Amino acid sequence: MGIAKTEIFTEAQNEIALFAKAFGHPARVAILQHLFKINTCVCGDLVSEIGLAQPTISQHLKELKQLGLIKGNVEGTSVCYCINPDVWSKMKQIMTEFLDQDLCDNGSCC
Amino acid sequence: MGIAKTEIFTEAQNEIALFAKAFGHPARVAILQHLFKINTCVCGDLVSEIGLAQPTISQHLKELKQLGLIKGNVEGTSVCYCINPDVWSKMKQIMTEFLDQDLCDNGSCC
DNA sequence: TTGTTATATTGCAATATTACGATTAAAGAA
DNA sequence: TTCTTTAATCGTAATATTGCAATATAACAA
Repeated sequence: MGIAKTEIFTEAQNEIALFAKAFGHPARVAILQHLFKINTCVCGDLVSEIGLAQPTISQHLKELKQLGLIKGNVEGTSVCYCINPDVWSKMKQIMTEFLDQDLCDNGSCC
Repeated sequence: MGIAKTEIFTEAQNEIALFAKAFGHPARVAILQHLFKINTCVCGDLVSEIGLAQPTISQHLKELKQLGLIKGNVEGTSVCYCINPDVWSKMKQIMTEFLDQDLCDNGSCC
């Protein structure tokens, strides 16, 4: 198929998967890390910073923007991107809750 | 292409992406959550718990196992799966470090 | 042995993702 | 206006992912 059966899962499960998918490509990881480092936004030097073609970077930025993790600001002919702190912290909470699950640790077979 | 250019990214970036990809599908999220809940491992009732066909669940389990996030234990005709706490906490540390990045917050354009 | 049960593997169809060349669009400079 | 720069979009090729029916495998029961 290639298409996930999202109907059979909870909203929460689908949301975790959606955010996780955003980090599921090293280019998007690199973009986000760079945006955190160069906090005063950043324009298209992401293209030279990361070694991918301009349309490719643009596509990755679009995905991150659609999720709300980053914002884009037009400045003349260039566009400034930056982390959207509100969505980032909401996402962080959701992911952390998932990662922090505890094994009740009362013996097991493995 | 469909193939990520992993060579141009750091090991750390690729590792984050690999783990994130594991959570990038709601079925795998559901499997992991269930394994945490039913801590005393779990066999193939994952198939009935989650609403996907047996081969599909088996395939998702294989991916999680390859990453080391879960372990499988053969018990007669059935197989018991459970979280691998060591790999899980290593992964948690890596992901948390990524999620905990801070904006240096000295003004920006967005 | 034969049957049964539980899981893995194979093969394949449908769809998604990644990447980039070519092109377009929009802003500013000359 | 025309040229340049920057970024988005289009189109497309290569590959990956998801899902399942069919089949194989392995352990046990009868």
